[in-house]
Amino acid sequence: MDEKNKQTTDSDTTTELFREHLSQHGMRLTNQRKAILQAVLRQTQHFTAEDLLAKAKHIDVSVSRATVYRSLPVLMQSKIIREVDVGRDFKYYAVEDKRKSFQAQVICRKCGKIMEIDAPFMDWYGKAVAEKLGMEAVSQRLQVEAMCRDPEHCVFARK
Amino acid sequence: MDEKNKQTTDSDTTTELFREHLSQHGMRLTNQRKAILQAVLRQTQHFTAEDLLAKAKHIDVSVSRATVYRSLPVLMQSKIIREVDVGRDFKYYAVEDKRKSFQAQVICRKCGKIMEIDAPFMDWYGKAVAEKLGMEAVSQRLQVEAMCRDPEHCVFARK
DNA sequence: CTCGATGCAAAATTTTTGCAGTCCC
DNA sequence: GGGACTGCAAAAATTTTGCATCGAG
Repeated sequence: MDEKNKQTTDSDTTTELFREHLSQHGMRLTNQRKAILQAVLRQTQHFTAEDLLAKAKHIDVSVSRATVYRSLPVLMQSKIIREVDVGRDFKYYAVEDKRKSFQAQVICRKCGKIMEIDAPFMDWYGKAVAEKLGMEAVSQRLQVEAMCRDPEHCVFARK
Repeated sequence: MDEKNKQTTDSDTTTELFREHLSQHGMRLTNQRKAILQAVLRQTQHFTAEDLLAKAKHIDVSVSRATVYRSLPVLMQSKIIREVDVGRDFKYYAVEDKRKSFQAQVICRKCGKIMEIDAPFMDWYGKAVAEKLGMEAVSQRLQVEAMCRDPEHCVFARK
């Protein structure tokens, strides 16, 4: 099986996941939702609602901003995307990847690029911190704001 | 020295810090800024811009929303407050406490209360994570969303 | 006096919502 | 065909900004 077919298979699995979630909740697979899902699957990195709107409109012009905003929670409930809070004024989203464990977010202060890196230890640590307060951890995130050592030669594309 | 006098001293130190920062940057210590600083010093827990506006207006009615918003960055630059991002739609702020090291934030999902707890280990860990990407950590935060074990008896006041 | 600071209200930004019409199952 | 879904535009919610005026140093 070559790369291309493997991609297609992953994509199909996600589509099935979405279809499943929708029907199990009495929701319908509309053309707009199809377009939005396709747009999500084409994302290679973090994206905003506005990014998604642009890509989805490219697939189906009839997709509106309101529908994108109404679809984001559905996509999250379907475990297809997750919200990534990076402390800015708007929200970022990322495609879920079940192969990965806890992800720490590193944000380059210069170019704004968001990177995620495995930090499996954090999963335990966050739980322990909550425990100390007699609470049960639900979710946790580690955000690191950082700079390339030599800002003049920041390797990441400017946002 | 009793508690009351100690408080006064802390407060004076902060006021001096603010005065210093202002004059060093050609900024003026206006009545509005005085009121806002006093309001900040009376905060016992995390607060929003709107909270601060309400408290400051209580001290000096002439304080406007715009001035509060314009003061927040100045207070941060003066290292009197810091921004606490808890993944909501608005920003929280907290009074800086130099005696404390790295603080992890634990947010009760039920009542919305924000707690902070020392997590000195994180300081090192975040730096290591950035290092792994060849970057230099500037700041970092650990956020844990949690729930009281028995949600029916959540001990924290509802927001 | 001078230039930084202020209040006000309008604007900007991101996200949500009411409504009348549309289309999936 | 009925109820879920949609686009649109208006509304919300939070923060920023332009401008005429005020006031600290």
